[in-house]
Amino acid sequence: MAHAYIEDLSKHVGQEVEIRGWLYNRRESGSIQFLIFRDGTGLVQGVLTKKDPAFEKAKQLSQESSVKVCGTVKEEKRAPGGYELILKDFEIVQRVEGDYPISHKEHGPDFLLNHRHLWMRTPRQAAILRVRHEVMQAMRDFFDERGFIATESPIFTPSACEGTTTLFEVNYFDENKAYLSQSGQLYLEATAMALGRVYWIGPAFRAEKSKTRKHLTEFWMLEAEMAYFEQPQNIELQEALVKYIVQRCLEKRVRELNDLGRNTSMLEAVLKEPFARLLYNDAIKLCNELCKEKIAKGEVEEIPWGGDFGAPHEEALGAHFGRPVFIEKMPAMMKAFYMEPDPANPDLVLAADLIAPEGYGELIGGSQRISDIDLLKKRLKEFGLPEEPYQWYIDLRKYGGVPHSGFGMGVERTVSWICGLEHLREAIPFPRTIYRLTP
RNA sequence: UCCCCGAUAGCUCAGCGGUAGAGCGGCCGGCUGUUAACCGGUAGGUCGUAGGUUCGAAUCCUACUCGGGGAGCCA
Repeated sequence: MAHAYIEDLSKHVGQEVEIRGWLYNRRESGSIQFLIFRDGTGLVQGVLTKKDPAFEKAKQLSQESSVKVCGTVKEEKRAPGGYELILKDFEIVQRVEGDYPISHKEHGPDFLLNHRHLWMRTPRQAAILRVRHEVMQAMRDFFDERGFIATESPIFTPSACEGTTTLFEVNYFDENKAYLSQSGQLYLEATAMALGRVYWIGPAFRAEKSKTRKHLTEFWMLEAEMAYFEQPQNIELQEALVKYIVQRCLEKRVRELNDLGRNTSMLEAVLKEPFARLLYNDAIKLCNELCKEKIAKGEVEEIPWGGDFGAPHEEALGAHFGRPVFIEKMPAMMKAFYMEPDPANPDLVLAADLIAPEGYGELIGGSQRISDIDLLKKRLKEFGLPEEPYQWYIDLRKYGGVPHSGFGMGVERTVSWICGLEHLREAIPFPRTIYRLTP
């Protein structure tokens, strides 16, 4: 008998197939039973009536028992998904004894996170992880189609990339300390000088005691770095990338997005017109104007020049534009040491953040990097950073330095935004937050 | 690190000073098209921990622990 995956059942109408999976739910009504199976690709309803030989045996099937089932695929409007299996026989691979922790009723976040290894089996969580796969795959395809080289940067690093945020420290033999990378950017700059245009998707670690729905201590980041790219090209590439990812998810994961209850018109709107662009100076004015009433009530803080955007400001910007917004040319002192100053105003840097609509926060942070060796050394000094550990990074400007640009994009934030999630912790298989290291 | 909220059955919660409750899940039984099916029965609890107030505390007070939401920082 031919094995089939549930997502392909529409191609097997009238045929007898084998499904290998788990029992999601069972309902019984005297002389008819409905068994819902899942196999990782979707859900399908199986039907058994009293006259079927397997009818009695099916009563042993408990939630999440693993089974191989045989049946004929039938188009059926009354069945969820539109197809059902007229069951012939099944083999119990392993029967679940007693109760299964995750019921079909509501659960609290703590309970669900403690059972993340089982929670992922629920249709909603599985759908999110399928969208995550699509987002990652779209990222790779986007760069591969454009001739970028996929590369890697190290996880163990000798010190901070940017020197500001908190790092996780680990023992590295004998007396040495190593730190988990919070960004691969500096290494990607070196790689870009070897390979031209490079990207990687890897983990990043931040030991910040952030306690919000927009933060994880371990998250995945897409980073790209391009030799001979100046900031306008950099931004153009970012916009094309975001549109590519959204387009792909709309094409290939509509079923998942619908199951998640995502309003896809919000995503379709993203594709229609160019992203909004604002200079930092204008952006703070606009934010303060948009949040005027709340600032007056003391609910939201006014952004001073040189201040960063808070969550309420980002939300207000998203609501105002209804599509992603680039905020360009921030004051140099609020950004990292390696950013290229704006030739028109050296107090500003050629950087841009991409703010997602619907309050999902900063999706991308990018900039043109300093290519002049003397300026880089000067900046290190201004930021109070020692030259010695950055010697190899300075070398990139000594041996054939060129203008170059790049950016970093948060994978979980992107997945969260596309899926319309409440919390980042649903966008990664095993979330790590300040108070959670298990399972 | 700061502010707010919570902890009662396996799960979600009600009870808020006087004998510990419901729904779901488990188990047993009933029901021919169910959609988190439904109906009946049944088992299941040191009321987060420690102290205090009181004749009496799940309930009021204090501390601690754990968790949730938000701020800051950032992706």
